Order: sequence, then structure tokens, then C-alpha cells
Amino acid sequence: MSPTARPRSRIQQRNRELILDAALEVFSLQGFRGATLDQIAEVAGLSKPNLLYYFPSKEEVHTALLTGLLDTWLDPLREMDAQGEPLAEIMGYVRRKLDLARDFPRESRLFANEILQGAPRMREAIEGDLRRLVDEKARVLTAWMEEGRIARVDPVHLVFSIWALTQHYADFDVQVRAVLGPGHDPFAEAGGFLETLFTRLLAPQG
Amino acid sequence: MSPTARPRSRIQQRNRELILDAALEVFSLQGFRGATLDQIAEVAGLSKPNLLYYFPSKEEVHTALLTGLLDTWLDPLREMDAQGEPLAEIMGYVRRKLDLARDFPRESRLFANEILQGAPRMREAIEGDLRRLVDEKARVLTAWMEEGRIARVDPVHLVFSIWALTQHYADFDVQVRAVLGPGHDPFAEAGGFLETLFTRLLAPQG
DNA sequence: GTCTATACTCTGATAGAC
DNA sequence: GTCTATCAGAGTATAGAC
Repeated sequence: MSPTARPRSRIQQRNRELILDAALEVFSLQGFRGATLDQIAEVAGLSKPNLLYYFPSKEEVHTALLTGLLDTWLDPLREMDAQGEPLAEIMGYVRRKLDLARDFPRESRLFANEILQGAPRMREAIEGDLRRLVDEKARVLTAWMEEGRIARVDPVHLVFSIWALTQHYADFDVQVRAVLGPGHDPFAEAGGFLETLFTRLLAPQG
Repeated sequence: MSPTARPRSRIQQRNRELILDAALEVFSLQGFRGATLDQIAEVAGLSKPNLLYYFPSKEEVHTALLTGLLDTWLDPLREMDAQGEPLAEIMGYVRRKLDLARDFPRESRLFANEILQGAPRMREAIEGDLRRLVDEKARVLTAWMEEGRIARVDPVHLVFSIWALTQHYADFDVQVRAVLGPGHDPFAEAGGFLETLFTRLLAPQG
């Protein structure tokens, strides 16, 4: 009666999750080459050979993390609906992307590391799925602009700006907190700031 | 007729520059731990022992790169003049920061790597010099807002947004070019987009 | 499934000839 | 100043006992 597609014992399932969580922690901070199986095994609370019982190699652990990451990362953009109210749809996207950065900062840094290094393990996905989705949504944005429902601006760079502004709070978290000092909630403040920014940028021009 | 005063010094100077340039190339793509002296030596066109003749350790090469990097990175903000015309001063800052990202993408990625990893070798500078400068300029921005010369917005997050939007084009260059496709000049387009963005964000409200 | 022991490669750094 | 040779330690991965 188990609904799991690939039957694994609870122990296997649990240890795989422990390893992937530990790997996310280490890879996101050190990059692929900078991370070591020793570090990952220690964070996971397993021995190194035991880790290699679950994954055949370091590369495979990394691949398991990247697989699906891009999808998760792009879901908020997919949800932007051409039939909805333009400004509300865009602000909803910004909101979802910022929430993702707040709730999954390690995933954001893993992605940032991969791109910084020239996307050696994600090039294909970026030139394929990512590009197609952005092109599609850029057409939606362009249509809204031509209908006069939002102000005109380069639609692709608009998407870039949403990525840059939201991911900055996850990837540069250390810097953001150091500059703000204690007693601040960076993501809460960012939410208000970004709402102001995109409202003023996109408000239909008189 | 002028005899070379210190010929050895000139060779040293040249090789040090070769090494630092190669190290910038490798560290900016691989991070500190991911980079190897072999890679750096090969890019520099020297042997590994010869590299270590000029710098006593891998750590010293990295430190030599980071020293002064923050200053270079903050100079454009330092130049923002409280006595100038507010919008022109801010746009000048955006322009200078974007030019820096375009002309020194490796330095930008080196910095990004350092922050992503939790700023283990720059924490002090970030909590000190960086924070002080941002606080100072935030007061300038706040004064301009209170005088009604630019629209109100959180001044520190305004600075964050300038960093995020300009550095994105250097750090995520691979992704930007993959999405735009051939026949684009990302930095030229970004210049126009950012001018529009900050003009609309900061135009004094009616 | 998990462990100890270990093979083998890579990496940072040093010694010493020229 | 630059090279070859080399060391010690770290790192990935495997063998095999339990």
C-alpha cells in the first residue's frame, strides 16, 4: 500500500535525506570542488564509506541536488498568469520569489555557486528550459505593456531585476545583515521595498 | 642611457602580476578551496615551485587579491556627493558600479564567492568600513528625501538594490547571456534599463 | 547496512641542483 | 630565479569483516 514510487526502507529513505541535506549545506557554502565528502559525512552524522554506500560518488550527490532545483526555482515564474491582473501577477511573482529566497537560502546559494562557476553542470537546462520559460513570459509582459496595463520596460531585463533583487537577500545574506546591523528583518524590509520599487517602475504612465 | 636601477625588481613585479592575474581568474571561478596552485601556476605560465617563490602560500595569494578589492568596490559609492544634484548623483553611482561590473567581472565574482561562503576572510572589513560608508551615504539619501528632491524609499535597501542589479550582470553573466541569446550587449541594455528603473523609483512624487 | 583499513590520486609546500 | 624531485597530508573511492 505504500505510495512511494521507488520502494526503499525507511532507513534508506532517511539516510538519503540526511546526506542530501548535509550535502546542500556544504556544497552551498563551498562549491563543488571546495566541498569534501568528509564534511558532508560529518554533517550527516554518517561515516564516509557509509555515505558512499548510498551514493556512488561525490558527483552523484551533487547531481541529485541539482536535479529538480531549477524546476523549483522557476515554479514561481510559471505561475504568473497571462489572464490575471498584470501588476498583481508581477507582484505575486516577486513575493513568491522572495519567499523562496527566505525559506531556501541554501538552494539559492547552490544555484549561485553553479552559475558563478560558469554553470558547468547546468548549462543545458539554462539554455533550454530556462530560456524558453523566460521568452514565453516576456511575451506576456510585452502584451501587457502594449495594452497599456503596465509601463513599458525591457521585459527580459525586468525578469533579471526580479531575480537579482530577490536572490541578493539569500546569497549576500551575510553582507546584508552586517550592513543593517542587529534588530532588522532583512526579508520583511525587502518585501516592502520591492513592492514600492516595482509599483513605481510599472505603474501605467499618465 | 639610464641603466636599469633594479632589474630583478622588474622581473619580480611582472611575475607577481602574472600570478595575481592568474589567481584572480581561478579563484573567481572556483572559490578559495576549489582553486589549486597547479591551476594558477599553469594559467600564469610558471611552475608551482616558482609561484611559491613569489608568494609563501596559497593563502597569501588570496589575501593579496582581497586586499584593496573592497576599496575598489566601494569607490563609486564614495564619490556620491551630498552637494550634487540628487538624481544625477545616484544615477552616476549606478553608472560607475555597472561599468565596474562590466570591466572587472572577475573581481566581482571573487567578491561574490567570498560573501557566499560567509565572508570568512572579509567579515571585519564588511562590518567595519563597508557598514560605515553605507550608513554615511544613507544619511545623505535620507536628507535628499526629506528635502523632497527624490522620492522616499528605504535608503539602505536602495543601496542594496544598486549592488544587486549591477553585480548580477557580472556574477550571473553566463545565465544572462544564455537567456538573451546571441546578438545582445547585456551591459549596454542593462544601462538603459537601470536608468529607467531608478528614474521612476526616485522621481519626486507629485 | 555499517564499520575499519587501505589503495591511490591530488595538493600544498619544501629541498636542493643549476 | 627557475627547475626537478619529493614529502606529508588530504581527498575520493574500494575491499572486506561483521
